[in-house]
Amino acid sequence: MNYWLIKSEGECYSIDDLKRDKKIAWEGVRNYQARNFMMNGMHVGDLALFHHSNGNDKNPTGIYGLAKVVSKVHPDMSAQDKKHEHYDPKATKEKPIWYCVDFAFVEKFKIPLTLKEIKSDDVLKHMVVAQRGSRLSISPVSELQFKRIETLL
DNA sequence: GCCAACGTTGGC
DNA sequence: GCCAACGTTGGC
Repeated sequence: MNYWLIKSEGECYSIDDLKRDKKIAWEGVRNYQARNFMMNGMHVGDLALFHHSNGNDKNPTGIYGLAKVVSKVHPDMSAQDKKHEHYDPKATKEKPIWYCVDFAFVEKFKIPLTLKEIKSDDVLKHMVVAQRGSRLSISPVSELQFKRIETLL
């Protein structure tokens, strides 16, 4: 069982959108490090903290809820779709290059755990998302960090 | 809206 | 294979 953190701009795709959709293919990741976590590290049943980036005063940047991996890794078809925002001309049916997993909604936190709170916590300040300049959209979370968050909710 | 930090591209 | 230039991310 592994734990993860997945980032999305709240205004682009939020935890509320996932709650509505119940399940979503996490398409559009075009970073090899993030892709490799999905290809090699994720297993069905893993839990992922759902983080909103690019927040504002009303909706601060932070962790808003929980999602769960519900599929094995599969080709990201949006890379082969010319009309898609994240189309990659190098991706083909034979060599899809980009892959993704499906996430299902688990829960929305009553109150989000803001990045400010994460950075001020002795355990959580070591999370990848709390590091200066961190742009990784998918990152591993340690069991210690995950349990710590559970106690703060 | 600013801008630092980052990943990627492409010329050499 | 280096590295400057570029486009993007994301906190503030």
